[in-house]
Formats: sequence, C-alpha cells, structure tokens
Amino acid sequence: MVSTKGRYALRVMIDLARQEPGAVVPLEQIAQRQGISKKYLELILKTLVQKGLLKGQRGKGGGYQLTRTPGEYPVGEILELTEGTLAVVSCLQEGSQPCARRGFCDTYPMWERFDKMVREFFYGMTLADLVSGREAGTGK
Amino acid sequence: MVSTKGRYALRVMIDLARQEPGAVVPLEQIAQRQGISKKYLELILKTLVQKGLLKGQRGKGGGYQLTRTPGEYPVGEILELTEGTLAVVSCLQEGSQPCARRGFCDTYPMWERFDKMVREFFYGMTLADLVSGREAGTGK
DNA sequence: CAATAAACCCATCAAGTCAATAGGTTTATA
DNA sequence: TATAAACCTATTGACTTGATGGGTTTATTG
Repeated sequence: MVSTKGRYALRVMIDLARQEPGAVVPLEQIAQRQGISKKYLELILKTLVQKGLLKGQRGKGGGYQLTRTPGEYPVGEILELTEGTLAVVSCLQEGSQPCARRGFCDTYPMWERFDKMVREFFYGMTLADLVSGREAGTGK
Repeated sequence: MVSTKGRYALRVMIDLARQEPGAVVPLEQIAQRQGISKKYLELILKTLVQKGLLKGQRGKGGGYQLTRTPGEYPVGEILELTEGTLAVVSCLQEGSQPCARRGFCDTYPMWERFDKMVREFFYGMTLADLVSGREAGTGK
C-alpha cells in the first residue's frame, strides 16, 4: 500500500508542474491548493529537495521550484524516493541480504516478474503524462 | 509491501498442493518444512479455514486439507484474504468512502489502471502454476 | 536596518500495524 | 483414557505512519 507520503509527493509535483515553467512557489500555496497540512508537507518537500527533485529558495519571495521539465520526472522515481522503496517483497529490496531459500523458493520468480511489471509501469510514465491528463501507454 | 502473512499463506498453500490430492496434513509438518513458527502459522491457517480455502480436521490424525484442486485457487484470492486487501491506495479499497477529490484527482486514473493490472496479474495465476514451476502467461 | 516571509531543522507524539508468543480449550482417534 | 491435533483469546515489543510544535537561518523589501 502506497502511503500518504508518496501520494502527497506526487500531487505536489503535479501541482508544481502545472505552474509556469521555472515558477517559484511557496509551500503555503501548495498546501492550500492541495488541502494538506503545511507542516506535514514540509517534511515531504524536504526529502524531494534533498534528493534533488526540487530546489528550495529561501527567504522572502522564496519557495519551491522544479529542477527539470515535467517530462523528465518518472513517476516511479518520485514514489521510490519518498516511499523509500518500490519493492513489494522484502527480498527484492535493494540492500537486502539474499534470502536463504531463494534458490528453491516457489514464489520468488513470481515476485520477480511482478516487481518488473510494477517498475515498468511507474518508470514508463512521467509527470507530464499526469499533468495533461493523458494516460501513458494507452495512446490517447 | 506484501507482509509475511500473505507470503507465508502462499507458501503453505503451495506446500499443501504439493501433497497427494486430498491429503490431510498436520500443522506441525508444514511448519517444519517451511521453517515457520508453528504458533504464528496457526493464526494464518485460521484465516484460511474461516474463508473456506482450507478445511481443518480436528483431533488425532487430523490436519489441514485443500477444499479445491490447486488450479482452482487464484493466487490473488489467497493474498487478498490474508492481507485484507490487494488495493495499493486506500481510495481503491473495497469499503472505503469515496474520496472527495476523486472527480478531479490527477492521480486517480493512474491508480485505477495500476490496480487493474495488479489484479489481473494475481488472479490470472493459480496455485497450480506455482507448484509446477510454470509461469502463467509466459507460455513456458 | 528592521520587518517580514519564506525555507530549513529537530524533536516529539498518539495510534496503529506487524510478527510473534503464550497458555489454554475442544475435538476426534486409538 | 491417553494423545494428537485444531481451535481460541490475549498480550507483547518493535516499528511505522501521519502529524504537530517550536525554533533557526536566509533572503527580500520598505
């Protein structure tokens, strides 16, 4: 289950992508538009800034700014950074020590296939696809 | 992230599917073969019995038994019953009250498509596919 | 230079979930 | 009647989630 952190992050990024290119938007505005607590959003944006997805401008007149064009943000990246991982089972997580039963595990191949499918889904779609309302892969 | 409950349940079902058809297997055996605590497994099997996926035979010589042939157990059903839900976001959960922003939510269509994909993946595969080592949908 | 508006930083909290354990009761078999 | 099994209820510790509070630093502007 994707938590609010990832979902909110995605909504914020879409919100920013919808502004004029290069716009610097204060947290307060985003929080109001999205109906999310300012304080909670702060934590989420902090992560996005630290990972380089956003740039934070301090001081009066400051705010947050995209560092790339919307088309250059795969949805998967946003979710993965804010959720910590996109893996569905712990044995498929990045730094996990390999499970002892991997060699003969009846379910591992299934999880592997599923993981691949999930990644392809979320990395095959960018912010631009969500902003414009188009759905990636449907050809609409 | 799929919890141990769902993963263990799947492994138990596969374990049972691998026995002779109609076999009645005591919990102890399954726990040993799978390397899972007997007590914890008990809780999981309880759910599976209550939902009708397994039949529990009490008393000496008793144990657990499949109620259908392996090919009649969609993997999705096993996961959904033990995990509580297969939904990736709360607004797609069965009994959830509809989200206020659904009508204009930028991400809803994406989650909906994802949800469909996940369901098709797990309901398009049965225990039989996992027991035999075949992978559903790959034609192997 | 002072007021202001903004990001940034750190700690804390309540509620819930996860994974597991413990101890006992009932039921069927031999 | 002994035994082996499922069944039942409660509890626990660790962790996560979703959020709040209070204060600091930085840049702008009148």
